[in-house]
Amino acid sequence: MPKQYWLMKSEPDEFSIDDLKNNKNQTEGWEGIRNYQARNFIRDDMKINDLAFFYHSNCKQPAIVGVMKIVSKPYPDKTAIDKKSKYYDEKSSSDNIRWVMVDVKFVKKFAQPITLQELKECPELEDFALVRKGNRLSIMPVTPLQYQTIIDMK
DNA sequence: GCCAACGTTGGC
DNA sequence: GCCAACGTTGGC
Repeated sequence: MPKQYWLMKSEPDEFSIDDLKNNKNQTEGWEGIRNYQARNFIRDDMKINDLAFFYHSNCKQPAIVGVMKIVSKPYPDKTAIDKKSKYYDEKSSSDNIRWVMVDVKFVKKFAQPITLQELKECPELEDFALVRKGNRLSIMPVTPLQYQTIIDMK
């Protein structure tokens, strides 16, 4: 199985690439995914050693800010049954957690972020889900060609 | 802060 | 199973 590529969104006010970089072991459990399409990507397709772009969303400068690596298999997201968590899901229970997560590890932070505007201006990326209008998917696949195109934009 | 786009919920 | 109402996402 060749390596796969992803893009994962996070609001930098909540969790930024610097937070990941400064974490113990530069690793974090990517919890709180509450969208079925995104969950299914994690559950069914994500593999250890896949690479993922770290995307800052809902902020002053939406942009791809770096790269991380998937370092665990999918496992149940226990914040779904933690009543104190903002990700608590009343329809999940300890024997039926509806949501999964993976651990990610920091790989690198770009010296210059690749902004959403730049991505939109790139003709090779017009089919990329991120730049399409109304896209709200928080985890999406990136093709090898798209990955290389984006890496080469720096 | 606004609002378009989208996902989810629930009555029927 | 339809679809209106509602909540959320996320760019601007």
